[in-house]
Amino acid sequence: MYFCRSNTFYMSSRTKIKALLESGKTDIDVTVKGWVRTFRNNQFIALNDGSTNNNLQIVVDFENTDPALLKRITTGAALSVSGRLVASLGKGQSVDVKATQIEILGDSDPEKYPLQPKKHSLEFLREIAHLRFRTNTFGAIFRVRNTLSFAIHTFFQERGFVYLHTPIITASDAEGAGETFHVTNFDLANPPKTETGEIDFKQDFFGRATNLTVSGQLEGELGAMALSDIYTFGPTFRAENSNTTRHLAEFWMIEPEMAFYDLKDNADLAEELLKYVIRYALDKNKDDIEFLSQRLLDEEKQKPQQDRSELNLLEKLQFCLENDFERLTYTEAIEILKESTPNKKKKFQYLIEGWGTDLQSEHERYLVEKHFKKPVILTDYPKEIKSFYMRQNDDGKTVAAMDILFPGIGEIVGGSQREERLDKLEQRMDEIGIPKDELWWYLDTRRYGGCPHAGFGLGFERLVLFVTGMGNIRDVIPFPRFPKNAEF
RNA sequence: UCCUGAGUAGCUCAGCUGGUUAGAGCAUCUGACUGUUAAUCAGAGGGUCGCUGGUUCGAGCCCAGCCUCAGGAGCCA
Repeated sequence: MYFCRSNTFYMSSRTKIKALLESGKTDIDVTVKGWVRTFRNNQFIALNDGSTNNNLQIVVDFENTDPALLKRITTGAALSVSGRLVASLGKGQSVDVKATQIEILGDSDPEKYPLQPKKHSLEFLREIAHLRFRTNTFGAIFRVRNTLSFAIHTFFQERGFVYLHTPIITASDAEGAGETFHVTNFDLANPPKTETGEIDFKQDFFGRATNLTVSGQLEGELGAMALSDIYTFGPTFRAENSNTTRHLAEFWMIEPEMAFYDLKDNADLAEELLKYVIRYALDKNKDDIEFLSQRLLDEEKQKPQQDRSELNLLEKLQFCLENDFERLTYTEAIEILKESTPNKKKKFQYLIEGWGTDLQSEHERYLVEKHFKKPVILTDYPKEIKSFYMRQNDDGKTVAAMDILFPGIGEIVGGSQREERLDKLEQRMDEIGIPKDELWWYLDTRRYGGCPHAGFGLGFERLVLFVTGMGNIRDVIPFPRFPKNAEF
């Protein structure tokens, strides 16, 4: 029976609100459990159990209910309610539950409970991240995040990719530049020293200095050199003092790595992946995304007309699915930017003067939001501004890199075809000063059966930002880690 | 880390050129009402004005330092 699912054996026939609302049934007896959003008129409980953004209205026969019990039905309290599901007499909902029995599972002191049945600022909710799941907005965000996460696995699994767990603790720093968090079990007040007064990491747990991973890519490549196609999906740590709406100290990243792929195959896969997971979320979480779309519209009503988006969130996601991402090289992008109005009128803070420097946020935003008005895949960057492992092009100046830029977010994907030629790779490492002896295992894959291969990193929270339309990355991860904040 | 702005009741915010007892809406509590939709109506309680120091007869307001937050920049996913 639909309402007595397999969990009946440990949970007395409780029905999730989502299943109940979707069933379309009435005149049946149900038991629901959830948390009170509001209690109106001593009579109407808006109950939410997180299965959907929609509340279930419980109608209380207050004249025949113990006043002491009524007083305990407060915002935030956990309830178990049994009663009859009937067509609603009110306008805001199709069905009500006429309660026959109400049990308070957990009280919530109304004098102290911080959430009120009204709009709260995102800044305030960030300070009570342990309770913000109980709001419509964050309920929707984390259901969408869940769906996107599952969609990523589904996409790769359907294509025969192997989910590879690369280490969280590493001794290498793949990018060479990222600030890392140290991992040690030394007594920090009194670490062992060498004769010359340096900290003696030989005595540390791993017998060497270690840190939290900044990327699983290098290990991912090792897997791809045997399993053909792998992906990682795990947490990543960067100790940079970044205080922005798109950086976290702890974030989740998807890093596929494919043997026998070139740069174009790589870009094709990334575009296909992004469209797949966005479509998946639109399909599975339509209610939540519609809610978030409306939330965004309400927020934008505060703004002047010119600052409002041309498309609402749903239209933006749909647009992204229906159009090919614009592909062009760094060199072509520089030409466009050089001839652009803001550059000629000296509106850019950093004017485009020549070839070779990295693009600034304002330039990326111009290309994506003003010039092309759709996602952009930029390829073939100057080798000087990219990492040592990217494959060198025949022109001697550029590497087979690609960045995917999204409106409002900037770089959502960064990847490349990898340098599989041992001599070229070693030469580049020497030029940049990457220690070859420490990466002997990485270089071994080029010594023994090296082959063309490629991969990329997709910032998971940036993806969630895009799909939910949120503006701050700290609002799309349950418990954000950023400078001066590791509460919860 | 840099630039800009902010920090006043549980929340959102007002507070004039420095001047008596720091205000409003919502929330909470009490009462009324009882098919409500952020219910409504009446009343009540609620403040270390971010912290430390300074200027002044007098500081929420001026000055200095610090802390935190937001937006932008850099680093990048």
